[in-house]
Amino acid sequence: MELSERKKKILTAVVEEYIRTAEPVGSKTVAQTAHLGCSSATIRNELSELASMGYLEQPHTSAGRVPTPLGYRIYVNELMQRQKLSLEETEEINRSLNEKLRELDHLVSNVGALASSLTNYPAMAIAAAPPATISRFDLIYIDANTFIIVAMMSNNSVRNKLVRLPVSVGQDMIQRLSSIFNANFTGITEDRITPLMIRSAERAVDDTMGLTGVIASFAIEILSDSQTAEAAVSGANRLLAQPEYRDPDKAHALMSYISDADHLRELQLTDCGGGVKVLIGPENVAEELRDSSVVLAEYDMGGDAKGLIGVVGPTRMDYSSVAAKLSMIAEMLSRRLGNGAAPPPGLDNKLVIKGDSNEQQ
Amino acid sequence: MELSERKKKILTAVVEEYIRTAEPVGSKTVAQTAHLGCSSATIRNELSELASMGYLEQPHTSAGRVPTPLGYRIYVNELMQRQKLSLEETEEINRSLNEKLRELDHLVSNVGALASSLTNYPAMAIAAAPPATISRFDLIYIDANTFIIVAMMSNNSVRNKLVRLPVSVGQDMIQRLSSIFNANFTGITEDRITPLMIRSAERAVDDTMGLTGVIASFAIEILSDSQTAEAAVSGANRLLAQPEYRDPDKAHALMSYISDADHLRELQLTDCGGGVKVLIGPENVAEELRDSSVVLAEYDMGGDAKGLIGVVGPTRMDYSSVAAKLSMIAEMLSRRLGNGAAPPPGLDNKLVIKGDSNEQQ
DNA sequence: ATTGGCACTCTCGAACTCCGAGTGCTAATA
DNA sequence: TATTAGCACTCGGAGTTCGAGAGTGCCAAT
Repeated sequence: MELSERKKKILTAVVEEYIRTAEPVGSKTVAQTAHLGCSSATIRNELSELASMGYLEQPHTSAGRVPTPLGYRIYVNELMQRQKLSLEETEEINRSLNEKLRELDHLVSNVGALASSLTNYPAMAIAAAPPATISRFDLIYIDANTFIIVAMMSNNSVRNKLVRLPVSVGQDMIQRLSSIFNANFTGITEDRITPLMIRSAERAVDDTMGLTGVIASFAIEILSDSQTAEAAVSGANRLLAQPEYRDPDKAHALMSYISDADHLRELQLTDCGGGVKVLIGPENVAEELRDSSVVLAEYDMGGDAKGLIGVVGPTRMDYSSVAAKLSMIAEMLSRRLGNGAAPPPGLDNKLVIKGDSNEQQ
Repeated sequence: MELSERKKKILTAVVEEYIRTAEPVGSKTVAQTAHLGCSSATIRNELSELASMGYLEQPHTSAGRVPTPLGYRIYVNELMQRQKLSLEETEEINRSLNEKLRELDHLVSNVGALASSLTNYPAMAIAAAPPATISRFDLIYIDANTFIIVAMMSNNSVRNKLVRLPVSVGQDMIQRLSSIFNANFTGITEDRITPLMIRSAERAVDDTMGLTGVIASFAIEILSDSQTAEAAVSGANRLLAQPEYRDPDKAHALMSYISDADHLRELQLTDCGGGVKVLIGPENVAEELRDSSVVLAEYDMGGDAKGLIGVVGPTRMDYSSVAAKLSMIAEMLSRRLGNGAAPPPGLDNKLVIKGDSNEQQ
């Protein structure tokens, strides 16, 4: 059923006023804010109809109206205007991302922090890469007791490990280890590395010191690491600024839920179809999110890797602004990280740099 | 002034009962729990004296007594017995650390998460290393358009970066770059790398493509990274489980404060003298912590690097148990990471492994 | 020095009242 | 037929009162 033009305006006014004030909206207020040439009595009739259609409800008989999840849904789908960010906001996102992108190992939490500070809601960020394999091993000989393993992965990440030995090892052994690993352990997934395989590699290089085992366990470690998606929450404290979470128990429940990385990973299953996805209240599958809303945006991390940023808040969320901001972040990130993209603007040298460093001890 | 034996017992009983229940403790309760052979009237007299000495106070005239910060201080310094962890708890810490230590790049947040889940309070972890220098560069030639920079640092961490070029570069150039960086950029701090220096290196290797700049900026990046201490909070949500933070404003204020990494770094200035430090209420310098308590423990990360784990909670904190747990975590961590320590027990191969891997893209 | 007894104080929750915002309905109006 | 003014009605929230209960402080007795 289609809503009359006036009903649309009234619904929009109610939703936006409620988002702004968190107070039930009365007919009088609507008559004033939405400038329709009619009195509050007329508005009352319309409100009452909108309520019986299921878009609005009353907390109690003599209070103003509050949007239902369905009401928000209509608002998000049809009524709200796609907000355009101001030039300053765009600039700020741009600038932040330029900074954050320097340290790609903390990308996930940094992007989350950005989204959170921009929207003033708790934000989560998830980065999931398809299972990668090791495409190349290099062993760097440091001295008789030390070498570094450097593994390049199929997704162009590089990982390393410093190995210190209680026994001496020759450069030739390092050489041999390097070639046997490159020959046998590249291009395979974790479950294909068997003890048997390690044994035979050990024999092949005549390794009596367990070096093969060390390198193999490093390989297993990074392969299994690459499978678990990184997930982080930022700005959980901002939840407490929202009046709907003044009840500590509610706040606690939601916070605990989103603080668990496993729960965040479940959100990954959500398909955003490239754009921004809004999940309102009961539309969420997770019980704990049932009276909150989630806005998600997907970004392209290059390769087949996808990242997800999202924001949680009360159903009375500023969908328009949040969606605009998340979508902008996602878009800019995709442009910088994505496949065959133009080189990120603002980098001050002529080289396209993919990849970043990271630390270990 | 010295407290009588009986006063000590009474104070202990009040503190412990209050920690347990979060309710003001009355004379009758004390008479029952602390088994001194005397009546509640006697206890009342003693309580009243303890109050006038400043160790206890009454929320209002006809309520039980609550410890003052001073009261907690006496308790922590003199009265509480150093709690010994059960075998299970020790085992659990041991096991967790063994797991977490695999991925040293997330060490900080992992240790924090462990401390938080063990104590049920929000925990923070900070790792500060003294400024490190790069002790060695290796450039791994992948193909004409790609190479990897591997930098080994003076603190035995290793960092890497994949560089992808729009132009071709020869293996000989990589070779030359490698030696000039090893010759000129090792053993120095960030501020010693000047544009001039980069220029002259550039000329020396006849680099027209800006490769020198790329490597130099990588060097600058990791050097400056090594200076900023990593800091993270875990389990902030647990704060909401404490009755003293049922007021959302209080909870919000404290959470926001501890969520800011800069604030955490200030805590680093605290000297723990190797042991566990307890800061009770107003003993905290930061305004925001003035009615909360902080327990800190320092651990040795090898080299001159120090780490700090801490826990925040109400002044009514279970100091005894928290201190025991933190101290155990710190001790175990030091043993594993610290200088000249025995090899970590429980690692199932014969090699001492220092260092770990990490990822980058 | 310790104790039982007792009057006193103060908080907390329940019950009650009142006020005002906002509704729904009806009758009048364009 | 759609809109409007008017009005009675409803209900939640703030403020108030009140009693119960916990705990104290003090005193007189031991």
